[in-house]
This record gives sequence, C-alpha cells and structure tokens, in this order.
Amino acid sequence: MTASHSPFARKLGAFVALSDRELIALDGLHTRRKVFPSGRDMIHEGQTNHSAYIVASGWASSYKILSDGSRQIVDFQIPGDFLGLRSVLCRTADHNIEPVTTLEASEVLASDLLDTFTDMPRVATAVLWAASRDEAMVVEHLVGVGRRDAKVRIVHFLLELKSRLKLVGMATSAGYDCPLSQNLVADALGLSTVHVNRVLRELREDGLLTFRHGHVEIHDLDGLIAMSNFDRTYLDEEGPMLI
Amino acid sequence: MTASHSPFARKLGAFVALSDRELIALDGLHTRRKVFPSGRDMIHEGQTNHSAYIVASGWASSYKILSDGSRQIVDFQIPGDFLGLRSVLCRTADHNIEPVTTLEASEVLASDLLDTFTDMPRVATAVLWAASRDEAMVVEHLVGVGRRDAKVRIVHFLLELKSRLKLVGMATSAGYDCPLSQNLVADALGLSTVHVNRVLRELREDGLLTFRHGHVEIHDLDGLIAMSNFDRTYLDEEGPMLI
DNA sequence: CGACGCCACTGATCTGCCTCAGTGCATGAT
DNA sequence: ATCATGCACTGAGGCAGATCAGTGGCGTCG
Repeated sequence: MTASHSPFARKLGAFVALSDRELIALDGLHTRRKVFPSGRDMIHEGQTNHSAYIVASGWASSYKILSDGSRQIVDFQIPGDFLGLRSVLCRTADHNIEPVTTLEASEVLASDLLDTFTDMPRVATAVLWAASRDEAMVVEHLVGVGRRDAKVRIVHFLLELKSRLKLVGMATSAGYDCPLSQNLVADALGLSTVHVNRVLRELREDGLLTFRHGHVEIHDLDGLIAMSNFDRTYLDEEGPMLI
Repeated sequence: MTASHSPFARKLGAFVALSDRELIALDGLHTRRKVFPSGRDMIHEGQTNHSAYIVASGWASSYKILSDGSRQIVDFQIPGDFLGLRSVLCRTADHNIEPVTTLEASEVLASDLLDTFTDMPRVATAVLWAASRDEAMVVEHLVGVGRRDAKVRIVHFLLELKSRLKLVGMATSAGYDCPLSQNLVADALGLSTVHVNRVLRELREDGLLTFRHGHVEIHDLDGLIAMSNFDRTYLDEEGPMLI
C-alpha cells in the first residue's frame, strides 16, 4: 500500500491485508465528490432518504441537541471515516452531522457498496470491521464520559485522535493538527468550555502536552499513556492484524 | 405473529413484517441452549474465539472495568437481545458480559446466521436493523451520561427499558419487573448508588414512579415523558414500520 | 478605520453529586 | 435463635466541575 491511496483505502488496508486490486476498488468509491461548508448541518435529525459519505478531507462532528439546548457530540469524523452509514439502514437519521472545517466527502450509494462486496468479499470484511471499530469507539467514549475525570478524559480523547489520524498519515507521535475549538472538545466530553481550558493549561504546565492554535504537541507520550491508561492495542499502530 | 414465538422473533417481527416461515426460521436459531448462572462473567475482555448468543430468558450486563476499579455498564441485555455479536466480528471481546439473573441463552453460530440470511434476505435486514438499533441505544446512553442530570437520566433509562421490555411482552404501560439493583443502575448511569437511591425516593414522592422490590410501577407516564423529553418514536411501540 | 464576533483565558462563586460512615431490614446459613 | 451477608436507605461534609462575569487578541466586514 502506498500513500497515493485515499485515506479510506489506507485505513482499511491497515487492518485487513488487501490486494492492489481491492485497494483500487476502494478508491473507486470516491466518485461523486461533494464539498460542504463548515457551520451548516449536512444531515439533521429526522431527515430521511439521504446517502452515506466517506470523508476525503476535513473534519465533521455528529451530535445531538437536547431540549435544554445543550449539545452532546457523539464523535468526530476525520478523513477516511464513514458519515451516516447507520442512518442509511435506519432510513431516518437519529443525529445531526455538521462539518467542523470545510469538508470534502464522496457520496457512496448502498448499491455500489454492495456490488463491491459481492465482487470482493474481503472488502466487506474490512468495511464491517471499520463499522465495528466505530461502535467500539462510541462505547469507549461512553466509558470515559461516565467514569473518567476531566483530565484523564481529555488525555484519552486526544490520544485516541492521535491514533486515528496516524492511521491516515495525518499525525506522528510528536503531534498533529487539530481544528477543534475548546468548545467542541467540551461538548464531546461532557464538560464546560471553561473547564477544558483549565485542564489544557494544567497539561501544558505539567509538560505533558500542548494544545494550542489548532495544533496538538505531545511532550511526554509515556506519561500520557500511563495517566490515562490508554490501551495501546485498542486502536493502534502496526500493520494488518486481521486475516 | 403470536406470543408463541421466541422473544427474539417477536422483537424483529415488530420492526420488519416477517412471514410465518421467517419467524419459524428465527425460532430455529434457538437450538444449543445454555444456562449461565448470575454473578460470573460469561465473556470477558480480551477473550478470543467465542460465540454470539441470543438471550432467551433472564438479564445480562455488558460492562468495562477501569484501572481504578470503577465499572461502567454499557448496556443491559434482555430476552430477545443479541450478546457479543460485535466481538465475533472483531475476534476479541472488548468488554465483559455478566448475567444479572440466571440467564438462558442460545448459542448462534455465524454460519447458521449466514445460512438463514442467504435463504431469507428479509431476515438479514431485520438482524441488521436490530444491530443498528443497539448502536443507537448506546449513543443515546452516551448523550444521557454526558448531558442529562441524574433525575432525567434515571427516568430516561427506566422508560427506555419499558419500551424494550414491551416489545417482547414483558412490560405494560403500568410497569414491569426489573431485577436490577440500585448499584447496577448507578454503574450504568455514571452515578453513585447512594444518589440513585435518593433520586428514586424523590420520583416516588413526586408521584411519578416507584421502583422497589424488583418492580417498576409507572404512576404518571405523561409526566415522566415530559420531564425526560423521551422520544416516543425512538424505540416505540406500534407494529411493523419497516418494509 | 472602528465595530463586531469568535475564541482563548481568568477569577469568584455556586452546586450536583460523591464519599464516608453509618442504621434497618430482609434472607439464607449454622 | 443467631449470625452473616446484601441491599435499601439516611445525614454530614467535601470537591470536581459548572456558571457567571468578565478581559484581551485576532480576523473580517461594512
């Protein structure tokens, strides 16, 4: 696999050993590219009959709004991630999706996907694997919000992002670019913006990491992993591990 | 569909209109029945190469344990629910499953499931639908833990259980039997046992609901729905709505 | 150019929920 | 009959994190 493949092919290729033919087929799903501006919902709750997308560039957030106006962000999507896969199956979206930055994404028709599956069953495995991983991430997110304190929660979140970005070549162990405002982080982690700010300052003062001006710099990876009990195997690193 | 079918067939039949032949095929998955005692893990994190199950009777909990010993329960499983479906795909379980009561469950081999799928595609749709619904429930759970206060969180949780149990004929609008201790509820909702106790007392005093001695009695359904902003359509009620 | 808005940041104050340390009541074991 | 165990329940006190009320920097738009 070379860097010339799309983030999507690159990500799946990291988990299931895929042939060049299969990788090229994955890239082939990236026709029908669309651009969405940041700040306006591209899918909103209750909407029916829309498509799934694969993110080509940019970040998005999926979230729910509660009656009192507060927002819970369920997950962020980065290049290579699916958008709205579940809502295709359920027919009606149960959450909103809003780009965080300008977003490029490719529309994926269920029929195209199924054709690829019957043609190349290993691709089906890989896609199912990715969907399961997404679900596992939501579960981990739930555990964090339910049982971890603010500091550990933020560290865990930033390490998870690092792992995910690394998969598509957008992060190194030293750091990564991150377009999320403190407010977005707060809404994802069930904290207030003010508190996120304070904790980030503490992490900076402790020499653990710096998150500023849209960039995360990791100063002490071992320290971070130790304090957050981040599972290295959970989303991590090295080459094809399945099949 | 008649009450003679298994909870599993009954649940799926409520969402996808299935023929008698299809319902009977679903019941046919219930060979290989096993009994698990409460209190001992049936699946634990990191375990590989185990099966999926369908719950026939009894309740189970899936949870994670954190390094500090605290527990986050991700979901409870009731009759008709899948157990460990995702961990079959991922090959290694990412969480533990422990029966809450004595549990009867049927082992389901991936091959049997796939055979049923190729034979009856509508069944595949129904099963995928159920899996998506489970994921949507985890998302809703995340939203609750992140953004709802203790009272609303508990009410929402108990209403969701009511809807799920109703689907398999184990609840009415008046109430249902619930074998969960206050401690289990607390670990699911990210609260302390003590606080769950207090909130349940308040709900009782407000004449909204009584949860005591393993039984939930609903006194004021409209009041509960209003205060928790429970989405009636989200998991609810009336007959086949898909296909 | 100044005005407006967004974002990062800070201090003061408030509060929801936790922790600790207990009591009372079951049920089952001896 | 008594003891042990588990769950429900209560009050006192503490703390993590929320809310409120600001300041200052920076980009953008009339």
